Amino acid sequence: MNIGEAAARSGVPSKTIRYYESVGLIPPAHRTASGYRIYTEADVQTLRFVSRARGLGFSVADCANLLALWQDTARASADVKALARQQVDRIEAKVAELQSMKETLEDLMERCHGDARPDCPILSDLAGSASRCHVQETRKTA
Amino acid sequence: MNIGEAAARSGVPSKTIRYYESVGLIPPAHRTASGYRIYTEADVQTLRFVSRARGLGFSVADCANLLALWQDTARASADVKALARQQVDRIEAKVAELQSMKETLEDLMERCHGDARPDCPILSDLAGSASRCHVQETRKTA
DNA sequence: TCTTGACCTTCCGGTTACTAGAACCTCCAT
DNA sequence: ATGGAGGTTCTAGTAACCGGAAGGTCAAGA
Repeated sequence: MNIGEAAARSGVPSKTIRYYESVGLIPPAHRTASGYRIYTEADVQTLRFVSRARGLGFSVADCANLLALWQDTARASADVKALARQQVDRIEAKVAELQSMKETLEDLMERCHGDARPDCPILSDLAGSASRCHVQETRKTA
Repeated sequence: MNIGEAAARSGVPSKTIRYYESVGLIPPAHRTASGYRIYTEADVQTLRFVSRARGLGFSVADCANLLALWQDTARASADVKALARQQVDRIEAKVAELQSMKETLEDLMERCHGDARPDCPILSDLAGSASRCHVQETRKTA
């Protein structure tokens, strides 16, 4: 099948398939005499695998590792689990950061009239009125 | 003061200050005869403002809006609050997406031995063993 | 005065994971 | 034969910077 059909079957856009090939996430596709890429059902499975992994937030680099483990029938499930744990950790860190931002914003919003008047605790806080600051220095850690 | 001192005082790296200027977030700095940028204490305040807003996850574009509101003494606090609310919404959406990924990953991890054996439900799931799928299609919405 | 070193300047490239579009080629059906 | 859909490569743009190169500037010490 050509790239369009592989895209339709896998849910991964043609452009993205070419991109994955270009960065080495998937091996170069075979070609017809005229240069068209050709894919097998197995290739489509691989694309679906990648698509699901990406959907869980794994980076393309992680996907490459996961693919390698998937294709290595002698893998240790511990290695897979370790990648998953790393990913959970990254997600948790990100969530914590976002929650912290959200709390700060909600605090500020609560104290803001939100009407036609110009005085606004949100701006005051951003300007450094040194009231409370939940977040502060969360940026570099992100 | 020169850019280095402004950076030290504001906590915004020199590179970033130049970047903010280049994208129009802050106005072009005045220059010495030899071309060095010069900053006032007020400029440092502006940089701190931007830094705090960025720390709450506002985009650079949003920061420009916030700055404009800050400098407009006739603003309506409602306008500021609206931006904050938007930001909270964006954060909540992102958090929901991440939580969903996390749940899926944790479910899979729970079912994975995580030892030397090769069989691994995480890989099986990614390969499409069609067990449960919490996330699915969360990607485009992100 | 000269030099050294720290600091400044601009500009280019890399980061992540794609997407849009241009210019051109190929395939199939009418 | 031709038209249109779909393939090919390549470049550039997205967000928000960071790193580094090449070269100019400034203040202090010898």
